[in-house]
Amino acid sequence: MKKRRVKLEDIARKLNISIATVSRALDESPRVKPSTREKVFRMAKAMGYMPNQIAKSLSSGKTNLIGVIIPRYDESFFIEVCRGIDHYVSKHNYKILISSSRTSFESEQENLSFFEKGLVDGIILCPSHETETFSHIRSIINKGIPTVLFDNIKEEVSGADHVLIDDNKASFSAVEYFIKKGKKKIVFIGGIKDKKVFQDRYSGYLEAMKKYNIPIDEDLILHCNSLDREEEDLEISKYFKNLKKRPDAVFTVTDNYGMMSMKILTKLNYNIPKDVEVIGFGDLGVGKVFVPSLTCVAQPSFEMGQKSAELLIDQLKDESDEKHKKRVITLETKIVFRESTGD
Amino acid sequence: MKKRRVKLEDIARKLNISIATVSRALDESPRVKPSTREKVFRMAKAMGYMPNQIAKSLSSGKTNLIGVIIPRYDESFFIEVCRGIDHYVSKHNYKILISSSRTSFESEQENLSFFEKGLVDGIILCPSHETETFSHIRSIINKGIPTVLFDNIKEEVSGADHVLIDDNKASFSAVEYFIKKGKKKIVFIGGIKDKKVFQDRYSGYLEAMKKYNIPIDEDLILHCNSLDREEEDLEISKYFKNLKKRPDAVFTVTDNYGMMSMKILTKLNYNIPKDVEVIGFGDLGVGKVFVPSLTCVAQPSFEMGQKSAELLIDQLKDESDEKHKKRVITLETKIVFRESTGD
DNA sequence: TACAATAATACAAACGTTTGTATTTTGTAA
DNA sequence: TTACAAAATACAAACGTTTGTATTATTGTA
Repeated sequence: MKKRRVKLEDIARKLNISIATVSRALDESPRVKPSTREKVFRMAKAMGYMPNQIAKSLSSGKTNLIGVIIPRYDESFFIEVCRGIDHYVSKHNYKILISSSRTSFESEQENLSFFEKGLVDGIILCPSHETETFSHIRSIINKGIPTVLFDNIKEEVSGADHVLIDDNKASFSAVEYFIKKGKKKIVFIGGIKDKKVFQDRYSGYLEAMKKYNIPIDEDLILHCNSLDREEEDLEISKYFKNLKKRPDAVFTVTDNYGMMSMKILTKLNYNIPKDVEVIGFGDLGVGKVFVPSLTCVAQPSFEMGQKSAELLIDQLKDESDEKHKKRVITLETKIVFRESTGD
Repeated sequence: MKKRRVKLEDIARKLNISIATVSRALDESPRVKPSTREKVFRMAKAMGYMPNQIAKSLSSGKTNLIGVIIPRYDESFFIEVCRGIDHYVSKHNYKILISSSRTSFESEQENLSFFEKGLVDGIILCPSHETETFSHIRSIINKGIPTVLFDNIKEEVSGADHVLIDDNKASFSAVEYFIKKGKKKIVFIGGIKDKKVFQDRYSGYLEAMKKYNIPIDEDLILHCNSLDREEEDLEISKYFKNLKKRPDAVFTVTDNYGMMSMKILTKLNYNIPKDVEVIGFGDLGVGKVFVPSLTCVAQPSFEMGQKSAELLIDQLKDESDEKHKKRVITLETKIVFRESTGD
């Protein structure tokens, strides 16, 4: 079945004209006269011509592809970011090539090398939490490949744009909300410690407690170490079962932790929100349908993608060589109030 | 900053050898002697050489890219399928290029045309529910581009492999389960009628009812027409509120509908599973954490991706031209029992 | 009717590889 | 040494476009 593709040469031969004229005709260049253009279009259509993108790219040096590297597919946050990116770049005639680093540093490097082979015009990357050194990213940038980083950035990389949210501040405001409502025994459920975003959300908690002079009670703090949902479930469930004190509020660094917590708290005969209020982090659609629905810090994930894309397209357009040094964009979060805080 | 890439020619010149030798050396061809190979490798490394994938593709006629078209990003089913595809093809040195048709026929065509420009070696596609004619897909296949279709296939396309689940049977077995438990008033919550999978799930319901001689009660049937979560929520909620009869079981064609139903039923003072049992369809992780957790027909989404990928890679390897005509693979579903059916 | 000016088209190099064939170099045996 | 096979390397075409420059065809004007 392997049919040979129709190429410019085939059209040219049939019409007894040159390849260049065919190429220009299809491009609607004013250099070919209308009647030939017509002929060419008709013949191209009749023969089922489809331009060869690869040849075009080689010739033009542009692929119109943007490489996106996310730590994992199965986290809606990243999918939303990708949607945001896609939404923006498709308006500029770009497509995205999504790769997952499977939260592994090695795989992140591999993906980057793959992109470096000239397949993409630019790269948008969320560093995996394993990533501690950034020379692989710097190397890409030094080669002149436009790059934007988003989320979980432990270290600023010069030459790349950054898009983040202020996790610390977001977390602070959630805890502050509890405190202002008179809550004292505020549980903090954190995540693995080598993720920058989780560190920041933790420090936000600590700072809020400190500001209002509430002593930190280590018993009320749990850092989940699991990567797997089942394990998380168990870890949180065990924690609450063994907890001697009765908390009056729970702040968790993800929506999932929040829902897990509500689930186990309900089983332990807490009434939500009367006995204990819960705030999660993320807002990716699930917390909304949960019963009770989960109040949470809403991350502007789609917007994050859009903004990253915008910065990248900017770099792409801007042939004028590193005119812009590096931009760091911090997006605003907000709290979405639902039943778990009595709203 | 736009640095010129190092190319084979640069290495060749430095070492005073020919481009061909450099190329073969890097390929570890036995045609170059070890000592030159060494030199080339060292020089390539020193100069920071990265092969140009585009040039390679043009020369070899292979891009090692596989195009995937899904109706939407924000449905975990499709993301899981993509994960499955990625998992399989990455073992064969392929990467995937994911596009969303945004459930629009037109956009599906556009995406297909894009891939047709020679960027991908093969295509895996889930037709949008808007898609009624399949000539665009046939056209692709006629050009000799290996193609696999999965899910929501209204019409068999000759020359393409198909991967499906037996929605009818899956649905039948869920309803049968209710019937065997003595349920009589079984609500069916369906989806938009132009989606093949929803039609099949509906017919499965009808067939089960028929087989056990339970008369169909139109009042117990709702076909959701909404595309948007908020609207669905409203539609289902309104339906149950207005329902005069008290159902003893609810079967829904998606997990979301299942959870919506449980949510509103609980509000209407039904006890789940005592008064009414619920089974959803999908099993994509959310139903598990819901309270009560949702029993559902589990779709083997990851596996579906893997299988589709396997078939495609098969076609890709198989240069021997349409030896295999067309394969239709039907994957098994199973019911995962949880709290909403008292398990 | 011829000549310039301009319109239309053709030619050919370039993009960075791969790969078949030709050529040079090396090693070995007479 | 010389001759010859084998090993190593060089040459050049090909992949399908784009695009600057050269060439040819057409028009208008004197």
